[in-house]
Amino acid sequence: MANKGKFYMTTAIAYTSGKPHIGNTYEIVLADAIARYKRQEGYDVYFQTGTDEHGQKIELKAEEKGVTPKEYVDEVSGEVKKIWDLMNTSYDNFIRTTDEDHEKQVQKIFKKLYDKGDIYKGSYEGLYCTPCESFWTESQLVDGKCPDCGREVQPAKEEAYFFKMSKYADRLIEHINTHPEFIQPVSRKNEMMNNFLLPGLQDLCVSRTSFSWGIPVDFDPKHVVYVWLDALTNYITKIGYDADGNSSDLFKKNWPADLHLIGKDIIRFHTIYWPIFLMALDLPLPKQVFGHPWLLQGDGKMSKSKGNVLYADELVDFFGVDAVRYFVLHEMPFENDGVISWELLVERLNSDLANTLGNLVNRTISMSNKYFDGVVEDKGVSEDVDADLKAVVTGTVAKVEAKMTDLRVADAMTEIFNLFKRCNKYIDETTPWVLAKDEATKPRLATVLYNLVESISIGATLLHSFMPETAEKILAQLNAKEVAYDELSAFGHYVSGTKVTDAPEILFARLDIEEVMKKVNELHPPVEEEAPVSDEPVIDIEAKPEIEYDDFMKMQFQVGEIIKCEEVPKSKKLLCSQVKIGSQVKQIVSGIKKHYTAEEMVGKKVMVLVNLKPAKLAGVLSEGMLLCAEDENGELALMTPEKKMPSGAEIC
RNA sequence: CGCGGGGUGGAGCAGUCUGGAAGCUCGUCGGGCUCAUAACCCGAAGGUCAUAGGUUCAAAUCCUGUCCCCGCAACCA
Repeated sequence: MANKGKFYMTTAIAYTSGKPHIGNTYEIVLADAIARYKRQEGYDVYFQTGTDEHGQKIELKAEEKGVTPKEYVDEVSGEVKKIWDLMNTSYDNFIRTTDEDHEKQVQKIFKKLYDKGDIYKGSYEGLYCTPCESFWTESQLVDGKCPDCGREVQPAKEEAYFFKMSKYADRLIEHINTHPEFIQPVSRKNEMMNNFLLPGLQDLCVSRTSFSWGIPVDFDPKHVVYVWLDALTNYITKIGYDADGNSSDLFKKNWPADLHLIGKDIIRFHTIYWPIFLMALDLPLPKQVFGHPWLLQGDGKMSKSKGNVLYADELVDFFGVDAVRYFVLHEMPFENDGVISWELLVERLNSDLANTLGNLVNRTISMSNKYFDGVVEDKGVSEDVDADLKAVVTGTVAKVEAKMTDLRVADAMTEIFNLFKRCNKYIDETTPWVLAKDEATKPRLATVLYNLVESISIGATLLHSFMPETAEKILAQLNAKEVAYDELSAFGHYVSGTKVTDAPEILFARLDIEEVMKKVNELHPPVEEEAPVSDEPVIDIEAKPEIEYDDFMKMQFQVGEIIKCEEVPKSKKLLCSQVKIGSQVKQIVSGIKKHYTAEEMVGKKVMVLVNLKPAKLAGVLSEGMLLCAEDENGELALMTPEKKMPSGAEIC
């Protein structure tokens, strides 16, 4: 097979803030399908993925769990890798941004850009809350105070390093305009141009001092490198880029990348900041950045209580690796977000995998065994109907290739399944069971079965990139060899006289949706049920520091009666209530519109924190706070007295 | 008027850039077949392409207004 040259592709590295769900897993599977296909086509593919492990969010998560950040990311990164492996993905390199060589290069890169003058030391000005160690802008303040703790803030300056984005903006605009394939799908290109590039790029703050879980700037260690500068550079550091000029052969061979596959949410970082960093390093830009859409959970909101948060490992338990691969690859639209649910998965598995494909393989092998003891032989007795079958089968590779060139993976798979559907039709057209009844038509029957086996072999070969295990199983059952890619447009590779297996294995068993849902409900019992108290799920929240009795006594809680309530205009979450507390009426704004309508609020007796300093919310004055209980899904319930109590009664 | 994405037969989607007979898969109904995993094949029903206007010989597609849905952002006192 002709070597078509190198192909370096990457996924975004997964942020290690938690276990990846099926939506995150989709990206690696998509990348894997592309990587395998490119290899099959004859490219020398290098496929890199990994985990992004620095940043404040991770520092906080680790603290919550009571472990060090490193311990935390070790665990999550391991989980990510486990799922990637479970999905049978063929990456060549799994990188972690906590790898020592990466960290060292990031420091060198930072220094290099600093020496060059592209990174300069400046200061970040804002209002600082010392206890919270946070900067706030004027607009973030609540009533002139820290939105987190409510304490006074002071104007302060913090030194920080900045990157001169504007210096390279014109070059980038030029590049994007002269390389229409750079940002895919194209619709995203305009978004980037109009929103960020054309209005003018701000210099980017590329260091932080507010937390420490990051790569320290080696010549100024109280700063850590901004996570994106850290994360993006993985694409070069882990293939051996060296800022001092001693880059590895692997790097020299593979850079620039041919494809960065990323989610649509991080296109900005990959099509603006990343190219500019590369320009500053005098490196060529990646050839293409593809921002894929998202896979969303079915029935609207995902909710743990409904049991519809989907994780790859659980889906694999139910359906098997290739069925899950098939689903995420096939159901994913090119530009719009896709939907996944248990019901849709079962539907696809049954109709496409069990009925169309599995049953085709099964019936073909059964007939070969029944009529010819498994020996598949081309007796050369062809008829007119064969021509169309062969045309469809041998034409499929070109169609698949065209779709794959555009990264339309779902459409490529549809083409392959059209091949299998054509085979099923061919069986009806030729009615082998009729041919079997007469000795005189046996040679024709043999040819029909040969044509089927050959067609399925070609189909299975094409399927290999998308569903590797299934393709191998089919070929094994047929006792066929994978067809060389360049030969896929020809017919007749299967060695005449070969014997197929005498015990065909069911490739995909049909599943009953009722039974699947029953099992799902057992695994994730819906919590709405009136369960005995002991079985009810509980919630643990982060412990707050102990307070003094005096602290508690500072707060004035009273029973209030809502006498009037209306929606706050232009706000999605807020309701504005007039609450009668004793003889006075206070106006209180609450973010509970999703849970209560204005009408049902009226008349309720609720628990009110009365002496909270008034503040404006969406421009409306709020003079207190209605207290609610909140569950893990953000469901809210107002606190109401369990006996009748007069408005104004103190709660203590 | 915060930013962005979307509304196409019962379900999931394509088609929209570059106007020119409304398409795919699933489901439903009817028929055929029996090699096979109640599978396969054929046929049918089902859509005023969210809505109101406009441009045009011609609009799902271009323009304008309106209504809904989903992310994000802001303010979840």
